[in-house]
Amino acid sequence: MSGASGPGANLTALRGHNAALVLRLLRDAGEDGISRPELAGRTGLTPQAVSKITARLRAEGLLAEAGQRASTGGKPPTALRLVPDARHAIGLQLDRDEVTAVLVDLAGTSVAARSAPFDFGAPAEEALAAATAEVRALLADAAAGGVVGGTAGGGIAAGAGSGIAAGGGTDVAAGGGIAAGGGTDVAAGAGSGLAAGGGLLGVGVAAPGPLDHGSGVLHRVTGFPQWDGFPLRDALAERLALPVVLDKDTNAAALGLVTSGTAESAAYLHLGTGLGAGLVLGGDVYRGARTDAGEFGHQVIQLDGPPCDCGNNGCLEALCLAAVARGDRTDAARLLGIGATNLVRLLDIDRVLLGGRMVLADPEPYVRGVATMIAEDSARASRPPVSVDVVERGERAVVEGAARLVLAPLFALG
Amino acid sequence: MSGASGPGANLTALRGHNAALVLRLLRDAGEDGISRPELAGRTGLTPQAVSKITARLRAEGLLAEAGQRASTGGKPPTALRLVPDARHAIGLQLDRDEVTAVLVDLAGTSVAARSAPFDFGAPAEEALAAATAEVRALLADAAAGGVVGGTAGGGIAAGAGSGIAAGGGTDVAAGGGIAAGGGTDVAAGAGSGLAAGGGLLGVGVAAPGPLDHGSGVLHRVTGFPQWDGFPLRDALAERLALPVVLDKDTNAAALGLVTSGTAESAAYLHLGTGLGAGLVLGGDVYRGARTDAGEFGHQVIQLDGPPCDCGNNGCLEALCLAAVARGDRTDAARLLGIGATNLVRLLDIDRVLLGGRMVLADPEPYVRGVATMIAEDSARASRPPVSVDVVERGERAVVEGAARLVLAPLFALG
DNA sequence: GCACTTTGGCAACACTGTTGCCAAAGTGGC
DNA sequence: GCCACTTTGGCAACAGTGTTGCCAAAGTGC
Repeated sequence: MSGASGPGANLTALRGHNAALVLRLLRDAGEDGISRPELAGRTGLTPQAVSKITARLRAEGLLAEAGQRASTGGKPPTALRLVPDARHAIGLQLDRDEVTAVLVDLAGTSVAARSAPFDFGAPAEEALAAATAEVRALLADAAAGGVVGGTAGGGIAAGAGSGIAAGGGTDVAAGGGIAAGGGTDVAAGAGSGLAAGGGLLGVGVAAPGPLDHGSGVLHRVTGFPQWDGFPLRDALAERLALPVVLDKDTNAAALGLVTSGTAESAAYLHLGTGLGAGLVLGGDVYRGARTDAGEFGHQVIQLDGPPCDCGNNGCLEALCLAAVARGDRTDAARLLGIGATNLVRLLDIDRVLLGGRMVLADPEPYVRGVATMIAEDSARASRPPVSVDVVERGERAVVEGAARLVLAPLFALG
Repeated sequence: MSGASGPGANLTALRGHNAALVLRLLRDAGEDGISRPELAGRTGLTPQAVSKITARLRAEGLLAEAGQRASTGGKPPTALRLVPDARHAIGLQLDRDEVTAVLVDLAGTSVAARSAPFDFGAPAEEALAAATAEVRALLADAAAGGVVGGTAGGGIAAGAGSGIAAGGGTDVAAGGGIAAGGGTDVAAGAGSGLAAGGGLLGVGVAAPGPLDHGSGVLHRVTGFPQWDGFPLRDALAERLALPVVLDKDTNAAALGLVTSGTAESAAYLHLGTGLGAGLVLGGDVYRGARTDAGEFGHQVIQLDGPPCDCGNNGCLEALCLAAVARGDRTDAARLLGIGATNLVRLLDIDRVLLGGRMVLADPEPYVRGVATMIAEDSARASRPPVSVDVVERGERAVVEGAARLVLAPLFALG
């Protein structure tokens, strides 16, 4: 993205950065909250700076007091906690045969969800209309249920959003996005009850790759040539009048890992119709130069193996799916384990999570098989153990991760 | 490192960051220099901010004017250029049978070099003494040659350094390191002609892995158990009274790529006694959670392949070294190409560079073989081409990269 | 010769986190 | 019960950042 040598930082960026840091700690602290001195200790900022920052955040409604903690020999500290309802984000997952939409709050908790049959092979405009309708229906559900905002509000935040969707890159100034929808007065005027009341930040879209996260354009999804070059992000942003962020489904799920675990580096392995990976490296989702990283399935693990659709021989994906097809889950797990071990050794990965339909249908053999293989290898190399689990929230991992694409900038993640 | 959720940024950090950005652009501009307006455009800072920053850098002697550019319809801009001699850094490479030391300037250019036989298998204290002696001899050479500073100076910057070696992590405040040795007056007093005159920043040490970059401790290097747990960084820092940074040889070479190329992501593949990789991801060296990433050679590429020392079967390293041993460079290149293709697909790598004794002895077949395999794969997946080359400066890539371990923080890299 | 553009510096400014100071509110020893 | 001590958290003054407004210098182009 940044064609130059990275962005220069100004005072606004500095404020955004520190505010995001504080917000992240508040989110991680959950219901119990966290005290100002502890925030200061964890961020390295002075207590006074933390006071200033939390005061600003409280003025924007993102923060609230959460009672007093026990004293440790002096004035008892006041716990502060995130107000999850202060903002919301939408996650939208476009799968081959299903569209799913969720509404999540600032803490990442799902407060409303819908799904419907979907034809990814339909003409683009048609599919787009179906996706848009799903989002509108979700918002209508939420408004009716009183989850978001007070007024029922006609339509979807018409007039808000304006098209901030241009973000997506590594724009530092975007850190100020916290103020989006915030401020002192209701900016959008009438008709935008949802955006104003519940602070609707935008829509995160997860789709099968390959695609370009930076520009929001789909590439040639295997078997669906009509999407090649389609500017899905901008098309959705225009129709919904909301900021939209597009990413691969695997990356969306990986983003969920950044939030939940404290792992420095993790890999989400998705075994569905294909085999892909979402990588978390150094605490952030790694997308690669052309946002095309994660082609985990097409690593060659058997030189003289059977041919794969991709043109190579002995790809992990081909071998693994073949094992699944013949019902040999043990062998599929073994193969997946070999690929995972390669990954762990190459990237010094802390944590591996498995997902995707094939795995979720019967997780146990996969988790056990992969865990065993990695553990044996780690023991031989006297490396610390690596945890292997099914991805949390299973089927929802991708769509909720998609919503976090929108939330991530608030916490200086992404 | 940062056990918390990342460091909070203060004004000092902000200044350091922007100064580093400007310095990086100046270094990349080389002899020709770069004008203030262009710096402003590239960094996103205002012209006035750039003026302030460049004024500070010039006061520290890091910058100089480099004549006037042609006017584009107004006052002709003044070109600014880095003053390479303003600071120097030492690179030290500890190989199995040789120790090499270089002195490089700010631009990364080597101004002095030495090498000597070395026994990595000797007792630690003995080897340490040999390495220390090599550094001292290098500095004596440089002083005699008048390369660094004016005075000949007895010994090595005694009294300077003090032990700032504690850095190494992701400490933001360390960005202010530019001032180290700088300032207005000669801080160290007598006897430290080198550190004062030539601004000796420290020593970057490259050693065979595995090791811990963060703590500067060696792990169990295959075949050399006496080094396991040895705090090499601190031991050298104490003996030399200079800041020391320790890293794997592959990472040191990879750091050189960050500097020279403009590649967002690159991989340095080192085929020597073993097969390892140094990874540049997102414009920075990627080391992994325990700074142990880059085990490229032990990816399994043939399920039923021959056993490897590591305990697995069909490791790339075992296959590749076997091919080399039987003189079949074509097959070795093909195998290396398969591993490289796996890497490119997984991490969306821009650029691949080959190095290490085996490759450097006869680079052509390796470069051609690897390039062909990656190109074929990229074409099939309609991905942009990936450049494959021998690493620049060949034998010197590692040791000069080691020196850049010290320089990197000045340019907000590392 | 004049209008215009670009460069680059000076001064005032808005805003950041920091330091110094102090009131509030607990704990623990006496 | 009293008092010394510690910790919290806010107010005010401060140092330092990049930014804005303004202007002189030095070119180009008509």
